Amino acid sequence: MAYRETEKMRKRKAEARQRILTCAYQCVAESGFQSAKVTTIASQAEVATGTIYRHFDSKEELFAEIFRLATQREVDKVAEALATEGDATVRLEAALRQFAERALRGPVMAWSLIAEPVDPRVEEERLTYRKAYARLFEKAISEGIEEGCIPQQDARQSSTCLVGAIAESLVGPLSPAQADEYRHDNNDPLVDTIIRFCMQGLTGTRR
Amino acid sequence: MAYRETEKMRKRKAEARQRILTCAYQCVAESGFQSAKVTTIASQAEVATGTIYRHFDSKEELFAEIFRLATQREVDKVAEALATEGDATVRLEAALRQFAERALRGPVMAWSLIAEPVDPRVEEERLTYRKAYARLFEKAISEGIEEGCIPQQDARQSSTCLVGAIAESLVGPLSPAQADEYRHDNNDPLVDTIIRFCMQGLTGTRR
DNA sequence: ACAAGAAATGAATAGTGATTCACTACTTGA
DNA sequence: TCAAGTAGTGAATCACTATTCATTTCTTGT
Repeated sequence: MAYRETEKMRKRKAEARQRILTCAYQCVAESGFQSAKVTTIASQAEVATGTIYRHFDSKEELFAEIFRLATQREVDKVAEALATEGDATVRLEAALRQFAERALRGPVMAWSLIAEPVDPRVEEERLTYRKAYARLFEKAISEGIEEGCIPQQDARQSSTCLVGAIAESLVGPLSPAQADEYRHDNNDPLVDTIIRFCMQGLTGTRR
Repeated sequence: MAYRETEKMRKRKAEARQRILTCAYQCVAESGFQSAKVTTIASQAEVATGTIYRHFDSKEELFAEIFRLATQREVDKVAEALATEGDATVRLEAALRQFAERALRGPVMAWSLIAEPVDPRVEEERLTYRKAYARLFEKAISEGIEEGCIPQQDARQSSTCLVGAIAESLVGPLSPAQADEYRHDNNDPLVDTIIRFCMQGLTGTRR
């Protein structure tokens, strides 16, 4: 016998894969999926184009994975905000704020995740991603209903409305066309306005 | 001198242009922008491919125009609903219902207008389209604030939230993946739930 | 050092469809 | 009927990149 896949090689391969992912991630974070080319990513990662295909079935798969990674970070942050102290309304409010402020702080990636036109395979991930948010919110809303601080309602449907309202409100400020006009500072009334609408939608109570 | 553009020719050209638009519209209404090819549209309109380019600068321009047409119809309907009797909240509710129910009735086109991945030139129109809705809602909200039936708020921002909440809520049911699972009937509770969320968001009052 | 295989390479290819353009067929007014 | 000009044609071209694959380089155990 001769060549056996050894620990050393496994590790080296894993590193290459990781390097590709990282470079691809950077490319997307800098200018979106549209302008991230396989050849560019390859050269940045210092591998040949073909090598990309030893690690990923296709460009779309690679992109889908980046999308998943980027998404997971965001979703985790929101989940974190939802896990703090306070009643459901307080936690939901914190989560909405986290979502919006992170997006405004990393606008290119946020725009890619929320609104950039992407291939179907990646669009699929986007639906998953939005659903992930919706599920988080849904859970919190259900808890709020049990706690009694949120009135009876279809939690799933309301969570979808939350995601929609917040995403839509961000699309304008995030869109590349507006990137230069809009400068976000941390006390932006935009975020408060969105949150108020959302919380009123949930509770039916003036804030 | 010799050939002069005469009334007859102007008319014939206008007809050809119109025929191209109509066929393109149909193609999109049947299966979305993605699968509408220039050659297909040409053959359906019974002109040569090249002829398309005597009437439109590019495929994207053609699509943008279709988008505008389709959009205008929808926006007009919403404007109509906003122009009826009643106080601002009643009219807004009617408008939201109109929006949602029309979308559910023509799901392919609605999905194309709301969520299908499209080229940047067309995406641009989509922003305009969403903004058109937002402006209509904004006006009604401002009126409501004056009338006193809607509390003081940033009307523009709230209108954006309305558009987002409703669009997001429709994306699921409209998406081609779900087309077969989801059958809309006119008394769908989905629509009522969305509307309740939206109206509460606006008024801060339980419905 | 060697043989057996795996990984890496990147120039060449392929698939897709929008767009072009040399040409033909009309239209027009004289 | 003619000359000047426009509209219409559609096969051929172009542009763009993702993807392939024959070849080279590296790894491993004996």
